[in-house]
Amino acid sequence: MDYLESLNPPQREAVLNTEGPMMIIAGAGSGKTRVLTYRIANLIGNGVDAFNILSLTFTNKAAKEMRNRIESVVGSEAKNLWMGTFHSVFARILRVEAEKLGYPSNFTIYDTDDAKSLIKTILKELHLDDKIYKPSSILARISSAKNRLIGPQTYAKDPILMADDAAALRPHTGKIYLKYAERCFKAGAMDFDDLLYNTNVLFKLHLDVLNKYQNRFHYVMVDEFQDTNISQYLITRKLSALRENICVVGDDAQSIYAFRGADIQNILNFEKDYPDLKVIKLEQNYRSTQNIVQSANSLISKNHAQLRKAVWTSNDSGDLVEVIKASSDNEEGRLVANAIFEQKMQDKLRFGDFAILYRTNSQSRSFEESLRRMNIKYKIVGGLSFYQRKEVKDLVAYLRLTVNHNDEEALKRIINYPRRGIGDSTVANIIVKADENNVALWDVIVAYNRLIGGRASETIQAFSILIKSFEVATKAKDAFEAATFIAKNSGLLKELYDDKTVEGLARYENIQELLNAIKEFVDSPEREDKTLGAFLQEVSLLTDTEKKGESDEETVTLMTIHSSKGLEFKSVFVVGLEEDLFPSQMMLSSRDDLEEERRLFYVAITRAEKKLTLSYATSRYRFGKIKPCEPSRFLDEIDAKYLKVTKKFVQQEDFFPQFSKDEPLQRRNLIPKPALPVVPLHTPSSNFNPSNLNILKAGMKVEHIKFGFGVVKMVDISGNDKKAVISFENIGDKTLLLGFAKLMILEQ
DNA sequence: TTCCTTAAGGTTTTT
DNA sequence: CCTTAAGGAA
Repeated sequence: MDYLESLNPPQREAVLNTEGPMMIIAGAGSGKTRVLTYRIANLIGNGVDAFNILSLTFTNKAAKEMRNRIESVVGSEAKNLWMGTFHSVFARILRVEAEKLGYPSNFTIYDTDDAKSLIKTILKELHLDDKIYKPSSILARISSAKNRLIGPQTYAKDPILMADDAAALRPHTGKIYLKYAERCFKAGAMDFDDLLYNTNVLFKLHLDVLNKYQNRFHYVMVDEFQDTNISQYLITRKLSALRENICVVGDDAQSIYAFRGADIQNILNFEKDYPDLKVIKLEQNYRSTQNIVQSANSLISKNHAQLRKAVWTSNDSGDLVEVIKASSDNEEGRLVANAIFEQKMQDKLRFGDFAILYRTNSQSRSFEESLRRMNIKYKIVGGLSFYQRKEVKDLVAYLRLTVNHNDEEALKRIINYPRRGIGDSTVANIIVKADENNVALWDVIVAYNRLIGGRASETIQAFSILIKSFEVATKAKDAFEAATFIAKNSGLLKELYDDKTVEGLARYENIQELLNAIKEFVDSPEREDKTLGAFLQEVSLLTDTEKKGESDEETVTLMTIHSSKGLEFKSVFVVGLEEDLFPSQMMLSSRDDLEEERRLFYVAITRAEKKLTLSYATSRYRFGKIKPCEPSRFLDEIDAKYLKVTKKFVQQEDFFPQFSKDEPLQRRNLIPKPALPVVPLHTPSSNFNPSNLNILKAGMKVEHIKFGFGVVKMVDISGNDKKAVISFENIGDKTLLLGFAKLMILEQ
């Protein structure tokens, strides 16, 4: 086993010590992924069946990467490993065992929007004010209860929880939780937390089932252990109880998901629960320069609660950490884009070596603008995902309702879309009736004529026949055929096709893209279950971060610090280091929260290999108004001897030419648009003379004064502003407002 | 019931 | 600035 040669002593020990409980405390950049990979490869090499190994990761992407790396060591046997996030692995198990808990095996998974919408509906029924009972707060409260395995009945009886709610002036929270749980159950739906909660219930009530999985998983591994909650911890503990071959890997300094219920106590409990626990510390950092490691250490030492650990490196000291001060968020964008360009030239890097990390998704705008102006390609990871777009959710709702008629949220979403004359009051009637009779919404719909009757009867009946026909028609079809059938026959495709606006066109294309994704799902060879139900199961747990697989050696990455976890880049920019932004104003109220923000900054810093740059602005747009900003306290917490504050030449606001405002920013996660070229784009022909654009039609060849030659793809005269999409030879598609565009028609 | 206009309120982070 | 909710008219 020559790979063992490449490991240092503690790493090697972590790989070779396969039996019994073990905890690996892995500092940032300490080769944790390598250790995990080799550990699994080593197990398989020693004759352990890959089917008997369960490895739980934080993201599906991490699982996929690790599987690939293991495969390169041990071959295709790696395909048999059980690997994935807690949510996806246990959703898979629950799907098999659901009926033991009274759920259908084709249960729906509610995402956060579904959950909030259900809470809103319940609030209306209970006549509670959604200003006081804010759905997001209620959901957070329910979520945190579930993550501590407190069910609705227990919750409603718990004096401390009730007192908390009373103090928060939300005394009916328990009642909402109860109703919420009932409704999910009736709808055959589980939210994210239910996947873990119900797994615990399953293992508690059905010892034979627990036993089955205990005997399947001889070795259990948990990555990012510091980010697990109690519910997850109990699952792993129970699963591994027979052999106690449990190995957890984590770093308390990188715990940044407390808001999601992650409990650092798990690390301490672990030591208590396993007295003969083996603890290994990986402290040598192989990723970053001295200066980067030391600044990170100086920062994290300001935190009180931490395990003793000394991360060190034998790498070069490298450059000092640069600090850029900008006068506005826009200037911050320009300075960072310029710095990226300069560094690339000086250090012979590729754009793919750079990452811009920010606290909140909304900060991406100014960087996008500057990068595009400098013709630098970029991609945004995370943000609003493809699957959160309205039109995509609409089609998915049809699919969900076809698979599970009781899915209340899917039903509410599309019962009147496209318009079929079923208004709000009809839907409200249905909900009330369902509640009175304690049945699912669908049951009322089927019996609508008998239960309610009246004018809407016919349309309701037509709707129920439509959905039933989908069910019948898709029975023998794979997911792609089924989805295509439903998209066509629901009227959804036509609705979007008829919408000839630019936005409508984009929505239509998104539906096509979703269908393509389903086709890909069906066509993938190792997929056994190609049904619609299987696709839906997967899609609801898929995040966009994991979908992007393009090799982008020349593409700068933009993302939140949270999504950067586990990644590394040669040069990292951590931006927006301002009070109230980072640390976020929401996190200033308690010491624990502030410490979590500090750990978040620690994570950001330790993503950098060679070069780290921090930036802040002294003013920033917020809610459309310019607000002054103070530099972040975190800047003072890094030992000043590692910092270099640069005085940059301040550019004028309009140094770069303005481009048409209606070019939408790429804020979502599709294919990054090609960057706009820098002026001069095009020298107009000598006879250039703007034409009257009233006669502009698709197919015409035109010349634009700035953008050059192109062909008209479509003309949109539906709105007040007449627009046209023109495909230019040099810069690709652009949408232009005809009221302003200087265009000359060359050929009809 | 639908569609349009206006008002208000909202930015953490993610499975 | 943005999106969503609410209210009013056809």
